[in-house]
Amino acid sequence: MPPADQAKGASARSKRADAVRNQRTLLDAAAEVFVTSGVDAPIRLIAARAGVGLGTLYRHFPTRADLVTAVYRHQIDACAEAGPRLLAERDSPFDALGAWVELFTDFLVTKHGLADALRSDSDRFAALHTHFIDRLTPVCAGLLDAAVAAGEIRPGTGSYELMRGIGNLCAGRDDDPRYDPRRLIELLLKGLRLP
Amino acid sequence: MPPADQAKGASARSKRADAVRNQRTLLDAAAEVFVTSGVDAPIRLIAARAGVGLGTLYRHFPTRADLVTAVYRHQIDACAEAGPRLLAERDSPFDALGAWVELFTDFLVTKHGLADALRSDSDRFAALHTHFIDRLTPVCAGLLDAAVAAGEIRPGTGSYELMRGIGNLCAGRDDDPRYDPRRLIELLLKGLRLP
Amino acid sequence: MPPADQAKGASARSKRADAVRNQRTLLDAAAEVFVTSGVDAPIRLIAARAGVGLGTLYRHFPTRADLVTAVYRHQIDACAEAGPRLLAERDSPFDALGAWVELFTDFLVTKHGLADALRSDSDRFAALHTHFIDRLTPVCAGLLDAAVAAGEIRPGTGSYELMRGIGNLCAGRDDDPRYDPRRLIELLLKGLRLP
Amino acid sequence: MPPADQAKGASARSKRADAVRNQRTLLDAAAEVFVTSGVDAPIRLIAARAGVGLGTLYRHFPTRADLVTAVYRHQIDACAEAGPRLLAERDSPFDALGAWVELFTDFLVTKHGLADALRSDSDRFAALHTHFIDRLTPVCAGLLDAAVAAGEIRPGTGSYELMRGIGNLCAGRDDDPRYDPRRLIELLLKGLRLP
DNA sequence: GATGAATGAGGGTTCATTCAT
DNA sequence: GATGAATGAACCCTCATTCAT
Repeated sequence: MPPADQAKGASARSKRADAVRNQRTLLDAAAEVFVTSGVDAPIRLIAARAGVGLGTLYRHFPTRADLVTAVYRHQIDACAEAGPRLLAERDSPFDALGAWVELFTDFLVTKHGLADALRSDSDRFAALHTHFIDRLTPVCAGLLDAAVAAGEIRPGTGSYELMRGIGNLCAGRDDDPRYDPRRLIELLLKGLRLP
Repeated sequence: MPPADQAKGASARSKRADAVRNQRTLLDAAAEVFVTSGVDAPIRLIAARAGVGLGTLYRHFPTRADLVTAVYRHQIDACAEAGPRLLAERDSPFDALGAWVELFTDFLVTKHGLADALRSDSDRFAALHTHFIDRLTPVCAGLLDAAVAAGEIRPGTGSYELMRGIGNLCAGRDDDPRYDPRRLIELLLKGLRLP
Repeated sequence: MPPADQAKGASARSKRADAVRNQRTLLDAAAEVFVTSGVDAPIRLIAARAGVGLGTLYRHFPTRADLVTAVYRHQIDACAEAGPRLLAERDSPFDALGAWVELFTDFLVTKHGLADALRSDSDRFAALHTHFIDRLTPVCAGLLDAAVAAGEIRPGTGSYELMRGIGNLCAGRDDDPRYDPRRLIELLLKGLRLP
Repeated sequence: MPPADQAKGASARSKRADAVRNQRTLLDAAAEVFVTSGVDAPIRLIAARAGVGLGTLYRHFPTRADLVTAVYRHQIDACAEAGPRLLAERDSPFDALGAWVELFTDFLVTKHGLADALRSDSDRFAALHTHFIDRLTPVCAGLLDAAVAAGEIRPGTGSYELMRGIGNLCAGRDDDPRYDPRRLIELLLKGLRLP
């Protein structure tokens, strides 16, 4: 006979574990669906893909923005944390900027539903947009400022502009071999570079 | 009793005049609505704005893509025709390319619903996309090739890629002062330029 | 060959006739459904009962309140017009009041969904409530005032209070032989009467 | 190791105490919620307000009617017991009837969600309705009969009819100064009175 | 040809009720 | 016993598209 406390604890924990697993399942399903059908995909589709009821989805993510934000939060955070680290590790601020842009691009290209969500004019994604901007703009600005201070790039390009530009370049279906956002982004950086 | 022929002819001609006027009205209405509500605006809205019935709109433009294409065909054509002319007029191919890109950008920025339509993954706009590409890609390619041949820009950037990149940069709401697609497009060209 | 004008007119009229018939059908269906399922009955039910599509119902009556109002407007108007007429016809103001109350009661009892709608606290029926009050309160007030002036009833009871009281008494299912709103309303008038 | 019996007993007893407390909490919460959101308030709201789980609520009150009945049982009982007492205390049966009606009215007005519940045509409240009727109708009938026997009121009004009438008059939102159910109920009694 | 009424699929959201923990 | 996560039926509403007039 196990101590009551332990049993209770286990029960409580396992309960949470179930919900957590569901949340995880939902996030995975949403990520997949976002890729194939965009972030405006029918809620029902996501629930079905996750194999849960509609209500379950609503319980975990009351609004669509909540879901989208949750889907991408990890990566947003990882991206934000990489900025200062790269600045410290790399030989030059421009190097760091390049590496960060690459990271950012990878993020957008692989989870490119995000790029679409960010461009959505609807207010539904205002919160996501805000989170995104609040979290990453300062990081990008730090890299840009350092590169400007080091005389490596020309001034005049804001972090919001650069990020949104990169985001835009990454948007849309990416199955056309004639279009590679990375090549254009590289040109963008080349255009920024001072001799 | 008037000659049948004459009556028929008159009727046919006046019908045609009516139909043409209707088509014109619809195109104008659609252009306006696209600007304010995007190319995904409800069909009824356009019909209402034009003051015609829904059926009339469908008769003239069976699919949404037909309508969008028609709305922008004039400008697409103008853009296409400008390519060779600029190449002849300007001092250098790169100059001509720059001027053409500016023209293209103006087109997309002012009728920016178009940029969104072009990116739309839905098949609904496949026809528009195709027309757009078929008409403009060769023009842009001519300019790029000339600039490469003149040693002004580095090779490796295709016309489709450049155009879609510019299109992407122009997409989305444009009321944010922090984001100016023209600045980024300028950087893109700078990145393309050889010293 | 009929004159064009006439043909056009006939066409326009017959078109309208169709729509009018549908509207009529919808009103009848709604009235029936309101009786059996209350004014909060599912919209689909009403559309189905009328044998039309959902969209048709929405076209004719964009909001539920529009539908409810339309269903009862005729009777409301008839009731409003009866007030002054009764005052002129009957021997005494109290007589007229009694007759009008009877009319009003008949209206509520037969279409008793209305009584429920009027009591609904939701804002959805604010418009109906307002129409109802605006239209009938003055009529009832005229009758009450006349009876007071004639010394037939005691003062102190407002028209809104009386009407809402009668409405309340008429509310609810009426298949219980133990409850007859008319008897209570008669008592109410008796209570109002001065010796 | 403590005797098993004792432990079991203690546990069982504490469980019962717990359950009783929970029931009490639920009743209070429900009463509050009924006032603000009506007796049709979402079940979750009540559980949340009580700070217990949904399952707990369902365990104690399997149907909504059970809950509503329980919430009002005390007052229903008090009302039932007041009848004979008033008949004994007051000078005349009519006096007693008036006092009882006042009591009954106070009950309905203060807990006015009840009046709505009683009118609800749904079967959900059949049980409540029944309990309500079974308990109070005889009491009211006793008062009416006594008043009739004393020659104070005219015969012909049943206790069910009177009670339901009063209930109806008390229903609906009560924040409109133009409508006071007590005034109408007073008229009703006046109408009942014999000279 | 033009009209716009009708259709109904499609997507969003709430909430009563069940049941695993 | 208590918990609250999960379920899904039931509503609501919009709009692309068809077709009778």
